[in-house]
Amino acid sequence: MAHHDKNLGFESTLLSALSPQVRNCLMGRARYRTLAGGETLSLQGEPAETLKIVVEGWVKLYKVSDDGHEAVLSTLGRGESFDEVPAMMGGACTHGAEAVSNCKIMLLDLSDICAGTNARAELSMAVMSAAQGHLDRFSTQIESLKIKTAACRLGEYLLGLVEQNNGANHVALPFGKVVLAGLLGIKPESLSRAFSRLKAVGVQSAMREVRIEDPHALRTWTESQTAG
Amino acid sequence: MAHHDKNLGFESTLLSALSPQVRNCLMGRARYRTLAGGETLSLQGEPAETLKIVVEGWVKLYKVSDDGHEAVLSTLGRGESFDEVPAMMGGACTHGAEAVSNCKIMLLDLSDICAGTNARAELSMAVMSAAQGHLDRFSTQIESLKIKTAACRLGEYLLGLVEQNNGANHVALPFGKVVLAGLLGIKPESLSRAFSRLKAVGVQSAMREVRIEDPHALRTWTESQTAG
DNA sequence: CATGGGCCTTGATCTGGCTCAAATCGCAAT
DNA sequence: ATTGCGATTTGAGCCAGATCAAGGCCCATG
Repeated sequence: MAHHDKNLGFESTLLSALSPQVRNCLMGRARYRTLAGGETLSLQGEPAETLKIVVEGWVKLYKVSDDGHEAVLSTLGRGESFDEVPAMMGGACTHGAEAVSNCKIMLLDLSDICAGTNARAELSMAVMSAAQGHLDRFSTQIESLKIKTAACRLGEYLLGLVEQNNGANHVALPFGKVVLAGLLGIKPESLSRAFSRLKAVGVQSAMREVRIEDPHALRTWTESQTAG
Repeated sequence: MAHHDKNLGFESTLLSALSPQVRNCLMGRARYRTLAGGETLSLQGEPAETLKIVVEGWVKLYKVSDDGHEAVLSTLGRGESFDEVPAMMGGACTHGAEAVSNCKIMLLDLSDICAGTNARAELSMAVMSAAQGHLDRFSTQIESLKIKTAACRLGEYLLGLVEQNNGANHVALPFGKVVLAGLLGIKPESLSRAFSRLKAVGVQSAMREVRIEDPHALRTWTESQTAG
């Protein structure tokens, strides 16, 4: 497909962990899916079948409790993958996945691996390190939820965006505030209030544009905060 | 080295996923460590070197934030393993591990695998499914933290214990309430209050003994609760 | 152009869980 | 028995975040 995908091989942690042979082989057989914001990619419990990589746009992973409340586990952007382990071993999706913006997803079928001698071993390693990456993110999130304040989590999230933008002090939220609130584990109203609390530390937000006057000061502030 | 360990092969999800050859080979070379409650097993950031399996007692996995606050990620009992991925691929522990009761730990060095043709592939699969297990637990915990009340999380934890005890309505907490509070993401004082709230649903606790009058009623109650 | 429905913000109020503080209990050592 | 310490409970007051409700903004649709 488009030349987007060539670069994706380097922008995706998972793909770039593979040898060119195996990578090209997998990408050659890839299928693609285009979704509009709000569309569902997969549901919790259904067979995973393929490994997914975000080519464009943003996807949220979520769980829904019996009483219908939704918790966002993670949001994934270009180059990030999910369902690695079930795609490798056969198994069910352990969470739902939904597009939160228009997006394009690469679907990789891992069941028929290329013929290379140890393609399978190579792929296992890549899948394991992807899984480890998810574990790290999740455990960091559990830590945040247990010992940090909502405004503090928001600050850390914004600092993450700044870092992705090579330190630019002006970033755009990649998706709406309803989704962001879910990611931070709070209600949209509380997110508004968290933003206004951050004004005091030099954070201005207008629509989806956020300006961080002094990222270093914000970092100092988040680290000095503790609740719980 | 007692005959405890023979059974462990079946009680550990990870070991029982292996063929007898590979399992015996690994267990044959195993080292063991005995710890008293409160002793540290490993620290966040240090090289993992071995895969660990709890043979006896309880271990908590935790993270410490910059300002010194601790968040318990998980507690592991007999047969449960951790550090699988870093032990397989070489890498650092992503969390600290501490004994919360006297315990015995099996240490498996995965770097020198037995000679079998595809021992390595077999082991990869076992490690991946263990990692997936951790991912499931973590994502369920994130869900709970985001949308459930402390008393509700406690109820679910107790129901888990009941299940482990084949439905017995009288269970013993495997470790102290300070650790349990950390696991649930609350302070010990709040844990006390959560217990008193559950009295209304037929939960009595004296010391480390807990009696659940009607597990089914408790389940119904936890499912009817929602906060957040 | 008017209408309506998301999305976002703001205000008022309520409540779960934290903080600070004190009292109790159990256990180990003197 | 006595002392002392850690673990647990209980009380009083506080604060973050939820809830309920209203209002403004943007944009698609008729």
